[in-house]
Amino acid sequence: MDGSSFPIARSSLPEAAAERLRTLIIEGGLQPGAKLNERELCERLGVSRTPLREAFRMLAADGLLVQLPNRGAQVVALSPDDVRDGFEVMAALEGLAGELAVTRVTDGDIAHLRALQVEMEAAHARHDLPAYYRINRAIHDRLNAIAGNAVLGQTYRTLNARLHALRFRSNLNRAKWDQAVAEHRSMIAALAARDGAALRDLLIRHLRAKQQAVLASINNQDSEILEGGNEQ
Amino acid sequence: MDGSSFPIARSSLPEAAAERLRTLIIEGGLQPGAKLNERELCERLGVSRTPLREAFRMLAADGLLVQLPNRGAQVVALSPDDVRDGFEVMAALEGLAGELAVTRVTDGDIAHLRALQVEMEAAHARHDLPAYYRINRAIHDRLNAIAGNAVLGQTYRTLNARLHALRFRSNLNRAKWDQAVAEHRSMIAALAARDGAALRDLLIRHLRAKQQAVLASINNQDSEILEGGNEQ
DNA sequence: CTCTTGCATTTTGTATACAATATGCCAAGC
DNA sequence: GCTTGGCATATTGTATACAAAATGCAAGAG
Repeated sequence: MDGSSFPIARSSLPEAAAERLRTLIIEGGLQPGAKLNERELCERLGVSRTPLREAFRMLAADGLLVQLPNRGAQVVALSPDDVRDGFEVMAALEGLAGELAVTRVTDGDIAHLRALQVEMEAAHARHDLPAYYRINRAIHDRLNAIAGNAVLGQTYRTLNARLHALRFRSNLNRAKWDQAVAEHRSMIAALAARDGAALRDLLIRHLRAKQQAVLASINNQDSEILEGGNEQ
Repeated sequence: MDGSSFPIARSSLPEAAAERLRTLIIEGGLQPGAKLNERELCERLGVSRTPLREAFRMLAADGLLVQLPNRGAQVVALSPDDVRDGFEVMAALEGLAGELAVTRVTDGDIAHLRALQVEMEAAHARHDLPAYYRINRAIHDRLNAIAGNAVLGQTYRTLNARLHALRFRSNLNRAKWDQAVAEHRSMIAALAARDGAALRDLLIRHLRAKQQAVLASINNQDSEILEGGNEQ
């Protein structure tokens, strides 16, 4: 959002602490709902309470923590409604990213995305779910970068972090997985054809499908666990 | 985002300070780009540096401040690109709000909005620009509330605050004003007809028009000043 | 046996002291 | 005259001490 401020702010202590905490929350080192004891975290992170509390404020603003006055901070525990709402907004953001990307995409971008798509199909073929998730994320991030909208990028990343904090294991069965890969293929085709409306529709439907899968996996705790991990 | 946590967190000192600063920034008491001296602000707000610095972190996360390590905080100064990007995201968010509102709106909501529309047309008729802006904002806020998506609401409010920090005076001439009022009439009609796609289109076009007006007024500083104020 | 009430302990909130870094000025050199 | 180096000052960054609030436990009343 700050345009191109060049004095490349090297990380301050509160920022470093926030980054560390962010990773802990997203990767599961800190469970949803967990109460954060300031003194204990100070020791673990090797910082004193003042920078730690500033980190708390940053993460609270990102929606990863909730702070109750005089009762400290705890890791956010999203309700099913929050998940529904979050994915709805994500879908709208990705849809916008698609529309914008069409107006700015270069042939080089498309070549890059096609390479990622090949990798993704390979991962799909060999049933490599972690690789699939990694490439999936890379493709969506790339699309956002192509969109070239800094505000969108930041909003997207923040919300994405919040949803990742769920550490949900979507019950991704074979049929859904096949469909997701096919959808990605269509997306790249729409992008190459510079068809913004089609790409938007595909992205929104793609996100809605993910939303449904995640909501289902929240409601049925008996969802099949495919991999142990912090992937959605 | 926190669901329905009821211990209605009464404001802590850092939160109160942040709220006060937020108002100062949005209403213009602190100009874009202004450097914030911690000690001076401590005196003005009657708090010590620790809570003030936590407030800084909150506002920085909202994008109202930028913090440079060892060089303090300053009020954000948005570039034209930031404005363009911000309104693009706002348009997408409002479009989503429209789509969602259609699925949840009640007859009472519509009656309420129609009453606001009558007020707006009256303000328009008597050339009362401040009242128009106030009612305009009330209508958009109401629509977001009807949408019933907490994540959307928070994202919308945060981005809105950032854009308001511009304190731009859009060069709203008669023709544009007439059109904006007419667009609002169409929006309410689309909502009453439960036509989500139409409402979405209207909202996005509405926001794009505002975006163009604001960008134009940024580029031409000779834009006609209509009112002294912190309204967009 | 359960509920209340008060105290001890823990934890959070704020202020302040000290350390590190940046800023501005002045003088000396090129 | 312009630049450069170094010092004094101002400002930010961090740690810690103290204050306030919440929590947990135990003892006593009902």
